Amino acid sequence: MTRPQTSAERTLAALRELIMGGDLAPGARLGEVELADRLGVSRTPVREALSRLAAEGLVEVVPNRGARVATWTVAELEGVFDLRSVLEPQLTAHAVPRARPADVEELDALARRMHEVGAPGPDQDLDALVPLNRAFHDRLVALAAHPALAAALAAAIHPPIVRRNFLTYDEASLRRSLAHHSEIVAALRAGDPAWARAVMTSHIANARAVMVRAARLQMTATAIRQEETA
Amino acid sequence: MTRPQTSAERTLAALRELIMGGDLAPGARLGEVELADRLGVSRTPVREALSRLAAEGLVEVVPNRGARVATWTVAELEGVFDLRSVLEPQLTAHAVPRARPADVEELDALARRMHEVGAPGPDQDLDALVPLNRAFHDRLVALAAHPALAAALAAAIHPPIVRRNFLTYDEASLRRSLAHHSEIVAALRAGDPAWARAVMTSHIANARAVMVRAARLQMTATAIRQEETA
DNA sequence: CCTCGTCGGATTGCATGCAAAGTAGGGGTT
DNA sequence: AACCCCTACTTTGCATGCAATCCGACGAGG
Repeated sequence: MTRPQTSAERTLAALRELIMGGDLAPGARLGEVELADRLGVSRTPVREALSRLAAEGLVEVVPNRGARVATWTVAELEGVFDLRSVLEPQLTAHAVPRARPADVEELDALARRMHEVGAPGPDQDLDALVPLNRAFHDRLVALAAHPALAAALAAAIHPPIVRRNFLTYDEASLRRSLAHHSEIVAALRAGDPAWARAVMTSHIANARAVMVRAARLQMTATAIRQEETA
Repeated sequence: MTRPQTSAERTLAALRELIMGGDLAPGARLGEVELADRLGVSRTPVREALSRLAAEGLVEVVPNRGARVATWTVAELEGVFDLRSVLEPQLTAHAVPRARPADVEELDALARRMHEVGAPGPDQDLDALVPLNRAFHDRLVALAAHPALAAALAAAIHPPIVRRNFLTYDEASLRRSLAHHSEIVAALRAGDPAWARAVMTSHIANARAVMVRAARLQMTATAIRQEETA
């Protein structure tokens, strides 16, 4: 992992983490001076980072009125999963013939680690699952070696809730999700693209069900809160 | 078409046009002061524009070494068309039930206009085809009303050659391309998503053949030029 | 003759200052 | 009492200045 050299890139990464991690809620105002102070840089790199995040769709900028964390509707979220259900299985199939034994072992290690920290019990640590999951999927993207597909996927996924957390998974869905990772490793080991593609399709469908449900709950919650304040 | 209010957005649009239009060749160096002088602004909006174009993949930035227009290999170009051949037909099918009669008429007008300026003869104007083609496809994207799909497509297509020009079309391919537009209009009018999807699939396949051939020629040309100078 | 180190010019990265757009609040008028 | 306008404050947008980095060239040493 190469650490970004420039202040602007560090700012970009920091902001992305703040948004993806949920420290900045959707719709939250992003004042330039406030962020600059918080991150210990001047407004210039902050502006650059905000601009790039806007290009990625993570924040929304209105001229002369500043930036806010992007919001999204349930319909948009479902659209994202429509796309993922096409692109990620395709990408996974692409990765199969390119995976070397060392790559498979690495993915296997990640999948096993996820089983450990995700297993119900006193040692369960759902927060630890997030980086492992990202590492797993990012590794697959890299293996596929298909820049255009990777770019399209990145553009589609950026709405942040998608990657955010596993706290919303019920136990059965979580168990399925973890099993899928292991099964993808098995398909890679067997060199069977169709198998890998099928598992990834299930994986996305499972995630879709969880996320859409969570989004619906969150939306009704905020709607109620707005009614109360009004 | 709303004109951008801020200097940075105008700069962004201007640079995009310079690159997409081919005035700045792939690999060309993009000095900040040079561009600032050329566009009559200071370096700040230029930096912001370059940063965003980098996020889009149109330019490549190396820290402390400046920006260049992005380059791409034939393999990457083929990857882009792989994606388009999945995404655009899907998007077109999506657009069918949402197209209102007025929308269909608008697309029909664009298709007819393309036939006029694209027909062989003294009035042929291939340059005029470019904006019409963009308008046609952008209209379809808007009709589909699928933000995630649009974002993914935009991310995938950005390698500029894809949209650049029709100068490389041989006569038969050009005739096919124009006919496809009309046939898409017909499918929309008939309300037949499967038909529209099929035509768009052919349309992309046709474009792919032309573009890959052109890219191969261009690559060998530059290779030869490099040999000569070496 | 080739390699390595150093110096000068050019360019980027970032901070800061100033002007313009926007927002909120109070006072006056109808 | 409701509405509008005007003023003061906040925030963004852009230009500019300075320090740090990088590239090329020249010269010394092997």
